[in-house]
Amino acid sequence: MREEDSNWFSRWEEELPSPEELMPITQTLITPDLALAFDIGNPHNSNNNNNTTTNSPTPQPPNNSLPTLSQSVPPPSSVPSPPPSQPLSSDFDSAELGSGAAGDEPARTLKRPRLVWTPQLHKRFVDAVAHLGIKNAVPKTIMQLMSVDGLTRENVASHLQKYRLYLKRMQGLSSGGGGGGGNGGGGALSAADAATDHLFASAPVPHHFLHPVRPNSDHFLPFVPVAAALQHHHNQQMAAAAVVAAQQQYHRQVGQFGSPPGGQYEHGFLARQPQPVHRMAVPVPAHSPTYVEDLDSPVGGGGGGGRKVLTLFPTGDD
DNA sequence: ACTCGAATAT
DNA sequence: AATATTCGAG
Repeated sequence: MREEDSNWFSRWEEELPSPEELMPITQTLITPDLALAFDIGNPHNSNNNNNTTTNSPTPQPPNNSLPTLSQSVPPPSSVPSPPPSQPLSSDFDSAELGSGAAGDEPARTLKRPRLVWTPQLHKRFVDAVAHLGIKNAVPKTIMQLMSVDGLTRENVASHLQKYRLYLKRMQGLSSGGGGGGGNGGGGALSAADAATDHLFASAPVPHHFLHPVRPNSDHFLPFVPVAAALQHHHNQQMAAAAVVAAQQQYHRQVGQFGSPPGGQYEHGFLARQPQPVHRMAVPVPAHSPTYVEDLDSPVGGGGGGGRKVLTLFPTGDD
């Protein structure tokens, strides 16, 4: 099971475009309304920090105009960062933890809230992994390709770990069945999509993930017309600003989205700002063989049982 | 020194 | 259960 078959691509691997050039991943992240519905109004998040290498002073301005990763709402436990600007109505008494520090000044010991992997975010993740290929799909690279502001390598690593387990499990019992992805129809689905993997079920799993793609079969182009993805939208700022404006306009009270009784709420995401990342070419084998763009239908469907699935997210946003 | 990945912790 | 954090290995 060695991968010596990868000499052809190790070649163009170096000619690949830099990360900033590519990012064809079509994903808008969560819809603005949804994001805003949750919270986002909180220009005070201490986000981002994902540049690992000795990257220079990420031109990270004091920034407060971009809702990049809106971490949000203090979970029922702590989070000393009360959105001063927006009471957000829901004023559940934050039981003071007793951690005296919970004052108003976040000080430097701020812990960012747990990342919530929304289906949209996960999709982006899967896309990145798919485009990278399992071999090159390592946290750092995935993170870069995802271009999600505020996402850290650890975030991705953690998710990746779990994702791999999921794939493994699927391989185990998939034998023919839907193989993944979607379970679409097969009905063979069973415990596999138990509540445990609901997240994963929401995104298509590229075929080659499940079964080792044979290099000698078929034909795929060694070279990739990747050049297609060269767009520079410097207007993103304005876009972001627009979102902010929208936020101010809309004050939607959140009241029904899947916020698990357990605790945390979700943060909003936006495409990362002008990426300061100029370095390291991220090897991005264009998508290999067939790769379904996915049909995101609510999981479920399932087999006759009648497993009804509440779509807790806008099904047609993507 | 850095990143990955499994194990472990919350 | 879902994420985070720790820790050993390349």
